Amino acid sequence: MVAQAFWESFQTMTVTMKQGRVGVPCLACPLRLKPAFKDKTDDEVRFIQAMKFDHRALPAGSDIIHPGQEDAELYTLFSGWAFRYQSLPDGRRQILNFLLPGDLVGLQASLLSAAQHGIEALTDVELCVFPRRRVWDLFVRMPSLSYEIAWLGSREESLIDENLTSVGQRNAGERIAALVISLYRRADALGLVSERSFLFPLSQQQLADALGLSLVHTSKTWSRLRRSGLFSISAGRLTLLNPRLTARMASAFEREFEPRPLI
Amino acid sequence: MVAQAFWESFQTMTVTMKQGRVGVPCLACPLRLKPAFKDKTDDEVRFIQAMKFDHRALPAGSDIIHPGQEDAELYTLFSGWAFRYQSLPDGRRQILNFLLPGDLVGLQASLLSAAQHGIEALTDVELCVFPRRRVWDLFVRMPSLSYEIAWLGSREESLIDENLTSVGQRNAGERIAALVISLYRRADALGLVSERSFLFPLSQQQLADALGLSLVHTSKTWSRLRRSGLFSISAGRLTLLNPRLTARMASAFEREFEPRPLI
DNA sequence: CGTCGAATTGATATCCATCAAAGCGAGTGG
DNA sequence: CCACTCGCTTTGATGGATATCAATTCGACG
Repeated sequence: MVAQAFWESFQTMTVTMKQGRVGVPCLACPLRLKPAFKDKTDDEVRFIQAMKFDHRALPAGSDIIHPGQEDAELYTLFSGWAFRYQSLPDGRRQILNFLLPGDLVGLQASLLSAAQHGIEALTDVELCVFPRRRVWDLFVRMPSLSYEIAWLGSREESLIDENLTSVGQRNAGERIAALVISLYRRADALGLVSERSFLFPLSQQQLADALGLSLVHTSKTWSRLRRSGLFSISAGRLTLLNPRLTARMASAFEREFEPRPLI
Repeated sequence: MVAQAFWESFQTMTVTMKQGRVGVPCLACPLRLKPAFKDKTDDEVRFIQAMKFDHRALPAGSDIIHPGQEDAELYTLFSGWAFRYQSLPDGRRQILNFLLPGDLVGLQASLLSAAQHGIEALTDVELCVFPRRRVWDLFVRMPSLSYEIAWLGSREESLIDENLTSVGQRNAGERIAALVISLYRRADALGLVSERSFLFPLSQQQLADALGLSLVHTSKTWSRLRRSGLFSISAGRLTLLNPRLTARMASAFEREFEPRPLI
C-alpha cells in the first residue's frame, strides 16, 4: 500500500548531513512509527539523534563486528538482516540468533571488553552507529533509555534461550518449524509479512549452522517439510501455508509480542 | 584456611534484622571481598543495602522463579547453585545455564513482563532479594549500578552463547568437557577450587538436560571420560586431572575472566 | 533388611553425518 | 546465443553417533 511504498523509498533515501554524517533524522525515523515500537518522548529522540554518529550501509556478507574485536560500536539495524555467530577453532560455526530491523546490534560487544562472537550482514544492511564511548554517558543522562537497553538485552537473551532449547531438545523437523515460525512472527510484528509470505534470505548452509544440523540433512528435512505442505519458497520469499500447524509442529507456546523500545 | 573457615561460618550465619528483614549486611558481604568482584563505592553499597528487601534460604529443588511468573523479583545468589531452564509442552527440558554465587538471578524475568523460563535451586541456596518495583528507581538514581546490571546481563548472554555453540556443534564428549571446564573456571574465580577439585552437585539427568543428550548416553560418555583420566568424582566433588587436556578437548579458547560487578 | 532414586550396562533402533555425484541457476566471456 | 564456471541445492548410499528399551547395580536411608 501507500505506507509500504513510502517505507521502501525511504529505505533507499539516505540524507547526507553536515560534518560528514549521513543519516536519517531520528525524529522522522520510519521504523519508529511502526506499532512494533514504543513511543518515545521528544527529549529521548533528540538525545538519540545527538548520539547517532553515522548511518552506514554495508553489503551482504560484510563483517559488522568481528570475533574478538575490542572497540565495537553500538548499532541499531535500520534495514536488512544480520546474524550473530560463534566459531570453533576447527571451523565449525554456530549461528546464535538473527537480527531484524530495529534490533540492537553489538550491545554485548560494546559492554564487555571484547566481543565473544561475530556479527555478519545477511543481506545488504543499513546501520545507525552509536559510539561505544558514549554509552556510559547515556546511562548517566538518560535512565529511561538505559532501562530500555537493558530490556532489549534481556529480550535478545530470551530469543537465544529459545534457540538453545530448540537445538538441545527438538529434532530436525521441529527445529526448522520453530525457526520459521519465530522469524515469521518477528517479521510480522515489523509489518514485513503480506499474504502470509515474507522475505527469507537464508542459505541452507546458514540454516544448518543456526540449527546445529549438517547441510545435507538440513536440505532433506527442509524439502520434506515443503513437500508436506507446511510452507513454500519462491523468489526468495517464504509463504506459510498452515501457520497453526507449523506452530504446533514446533510445539511453540503462543508468545505475545508487546511493543518494544527502539533505541 | 582461615578465610575458608570464616566464609563457611558466615554462609550459615544469617543475621536477623529489624522489620522482619533477615540478612547479611552488604557492607560486610563476604562475597564482595573476593577478587572476582569489582570494588564499589560506599554510596553504591549503601544503595544496594537499602534496596535489599530480604535474605532468603531455600532448599535444593525449590522453584526460585516459575515459568510464566509475572511478578518475579530480582535476586543475587548469595550461596549455592541454581539453574535456568525452559520446558516444552511434552516434558522435554533444556537447562539454559547454571548460576553460581554472585550471579544475578532473574534479571530477564524482572525486566520482561513474564518469565520465559524457570529458575530452580540446584543445591540449598541463599538469595538476596531486591524488589522488582525498585529496579526502575535504581536506573534513575544509580547509573553506575544500572550500567553494571546491563553488563551482567551481557555476560550471562555470552555464557548462553557458549552453551548454544556447544550443544549445536560439539559431540557428546566435547560438550561434557566444555561444561566441566566452564564450571571449573567459574568456581575457580570464586575461590571454590582447591587442589583442582570443586563441589559438583549435578545429577546425570541435569547434565543430560543441559547438554541436550539422553540420560543413558550422558552416563556412558561421562564414565568414558572418567576412565580415560580426564577427571574423577568422589564425595560429590569433581577433580580435574588434566585441565589443559580437558580444555583442548573442549576446543576452548583461553578466555580471561576480568573482575565483574556484584550488585 | 527393604526400598527408592540414581547410575550403570547391554541390545537394538533411529536419526543424523559424511561421502560422492549430479542438478540447477546466474553470471561471464567467447 | 552458447559454453563454461561457480556457488548453491538436491539426491542416493553408507556409516556412526545418539536415542530408546530393558534390566541390573549401587548407595542412601529408614
